[in-house]
Amino acid sequence: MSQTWNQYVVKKENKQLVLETIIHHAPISRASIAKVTGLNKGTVSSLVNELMDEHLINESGTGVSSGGRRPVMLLLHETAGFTISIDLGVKHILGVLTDLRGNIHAEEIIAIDNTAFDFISQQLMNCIDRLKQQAPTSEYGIVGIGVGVPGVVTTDGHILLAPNLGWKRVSLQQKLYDHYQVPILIENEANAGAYGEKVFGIGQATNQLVYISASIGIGVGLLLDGQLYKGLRGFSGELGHMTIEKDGAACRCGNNGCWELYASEKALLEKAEQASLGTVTLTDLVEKANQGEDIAIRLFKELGDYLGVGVTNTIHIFNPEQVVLGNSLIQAADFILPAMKKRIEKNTIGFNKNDVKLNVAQLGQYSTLLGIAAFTIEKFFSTSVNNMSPTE
Amino acid sequence: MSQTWNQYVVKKENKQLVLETIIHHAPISRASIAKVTGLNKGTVSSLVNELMDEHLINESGTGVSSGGRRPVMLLLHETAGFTISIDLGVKHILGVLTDLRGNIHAEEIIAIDNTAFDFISQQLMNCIDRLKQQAPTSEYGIVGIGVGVPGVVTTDGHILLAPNLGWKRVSLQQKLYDHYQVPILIENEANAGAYGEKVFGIGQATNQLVYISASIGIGVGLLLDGQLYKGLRGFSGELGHMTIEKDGAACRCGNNGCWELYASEKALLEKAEQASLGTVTLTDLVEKANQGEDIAIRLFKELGDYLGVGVTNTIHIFNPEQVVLGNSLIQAADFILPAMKKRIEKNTIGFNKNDVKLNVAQLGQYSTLLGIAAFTIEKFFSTSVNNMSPTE
DNA sequence: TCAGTTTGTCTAGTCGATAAACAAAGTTGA
DNA sequence: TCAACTTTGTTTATCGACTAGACAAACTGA
Repeated sequence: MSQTWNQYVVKKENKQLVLETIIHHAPISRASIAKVTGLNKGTVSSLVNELMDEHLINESGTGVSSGGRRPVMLLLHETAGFTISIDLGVKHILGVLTDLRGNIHAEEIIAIDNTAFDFISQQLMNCIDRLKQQAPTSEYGIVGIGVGVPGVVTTDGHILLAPNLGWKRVSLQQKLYDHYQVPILIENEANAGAYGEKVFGIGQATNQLVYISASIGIGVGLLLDGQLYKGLRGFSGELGHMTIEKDGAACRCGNNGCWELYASEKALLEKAEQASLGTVTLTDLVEKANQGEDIAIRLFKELGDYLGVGVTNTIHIFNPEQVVLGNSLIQAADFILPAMKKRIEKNTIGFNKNDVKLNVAQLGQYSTLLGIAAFTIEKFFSTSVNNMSPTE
Repeated sequence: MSQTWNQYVVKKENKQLVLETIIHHAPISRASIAKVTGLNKGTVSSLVNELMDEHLINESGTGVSSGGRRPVMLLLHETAGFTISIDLGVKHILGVLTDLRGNIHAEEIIAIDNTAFDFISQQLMNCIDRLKQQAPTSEYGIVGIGVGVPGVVTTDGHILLAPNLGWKRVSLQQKLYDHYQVPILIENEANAGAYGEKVFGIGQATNQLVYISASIGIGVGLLLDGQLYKGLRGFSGELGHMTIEKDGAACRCGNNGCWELYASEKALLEKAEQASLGTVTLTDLVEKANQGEDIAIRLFKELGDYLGVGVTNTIHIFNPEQVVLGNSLIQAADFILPAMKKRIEKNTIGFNKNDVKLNVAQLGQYSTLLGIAAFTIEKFFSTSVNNMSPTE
């Protein structure tokens, strides 16, 4: 059955609109909301009163008069509930407790050396428990838990494959729901990163945003026409396995000449080893480059060039407004970006190049975490506003 | 000002829903519409009556009873208006007159040998005039004119660049509107092709469809989450200029190793010339291949392999449900497809490969035309249903 | 001090959807 | 054949969300 429209839908949509307006324009008066949204003053008043009854917003004193009665300013009641958001990396679990505005209230990090599913999920739950304990008491408590995963996640939240963790077809969502009984969200880390930068980071005014998560491999989060694009089953954004050298080196994915064979952290470290720098970490290499070591600088330059080739492709494919580079490789942004920009400048078609901005993730290592938090918050607001049935 | 919701919007949306239900399920009764949409019987009745008053639908006698009163069946009144849709090729102008269901009532083709804008637009208007004369009298007459263009079209309908026509920054839309005073739509031919296959062709049940328009160059139309994706300014889908050979041959676009340097009709004919087949056309090559000529067969096979590389990339990027190959190269589909499928089969990641179907455009040379018609029809219905202001 | 302005609430009215009653037109089975 | 049941489509009363406009409260500025 298709979506039909009636007065209840109208109310729900308008209430959501009022809430979003308060979030994005806070502090704001009832009168200003009416002006911004186009809704009638009376409508706004009644919707605002409902939102206050539900403790989602608060009045915060009066604002300055503009020649008449002073307005009563409204604010999101940001501590009415909290989210727990986790970034599941290959070497660590990073978790935060955020309020409904995405402010971080607590943080936990656990280094991991064993990626077995049972071990990790135990550590994950320890991490969640510790964050939960730190949550202040609030009207809604923990409104949801979300996890960003470096792997293939279906649209319904199953993890099909996380190659760098060695996971195949695991159902983390069910496990967490059974234990915590709150909404659980599992999302690919690049998708979450894209959304994080859109909601809280550098992409807030952008509706066409490509987020390049460059780490051990390359994943891409696509924000198209303001919405996350996931593809038929959630497998989109595998741009790491886009061929940029036909019949190039074989990738373990089965394809040849994949972008991430040339432009990822893994590729960088392998090249470093071949260049007789031995077994080094990314942090080591950044340090060497900082000390002016030529080989390290050259390696970053080559990496930037290869990154630029793929980014040029994404610009031709998506005509985005913004390309955001995120995840671990941004540590070396100073050494990577010049070569990357040079390649893009030289190779991108003029029309597509003119409007696009290339940026480094503003939220740094928190892009994914805050994207996860944004998903959870949005879901909470949407069900919260929606919880009135026609029979009430 | 953002979209607000009120009873008028509700009515408009529901009326649109009823109309779409009639179009897609015709012939259908009022009672069935209520069941399919979830709307109340009375609501459906009143909306249907309005649509009949507006001559958009008709009753078409009674259907068979299922144990009670016989239903009155409803149909789209498909000849209440007509569209004129043009496919502007490099060698020809192909135009059709369609009714509101996309049935072709008349067709005109003009061969062209001069691509100067003034000359072409004159020919175009001749073509439109001839089609207009053939339109039967109808309630709404010509509801719109659309043109599919092989080039870069902005979201607001300006043609920025049509390299194979030698056009730069021309305003066809204004010119046609000034002359005909009906809604004019200018769209990239690949976008239109994708939409044509979605609405009338092989992609009718598909919401994630990639349409590869393979002709002199390669353009791609992207139907993502059921909607055409155009990018920030309308420049998306330039997958013809996706690098598949880093530092490969220089393309006139400024990039290197572009897909269309290897997998387009132009590339094919150049290779044929190098292979001492002389100056041949695509049709010549197909004939040679049909006659079993080895060189022609080999050239098509190589082309298919290169097409497969790019298609593999699109599958990794978009996780589509369907990839549709369209435009002139489908003449040679029998010779191209096996190598293309082989490459895709070998190189695509399992998850992404499992669900995707590879098809040839069902509408053949009419994909673009019918996509243009679909845009025009949709626009007409949407304004037609919408034309009641709150003050009425 | 008073006219004018701005904010926010309240009331009456409009309009579209819904549920339920109803009329019309069929089928089915004894 | 005919009564009971079904299905279709219309009509009517009611509900509820938004709107316009009146109104009160609160403030500015001359």
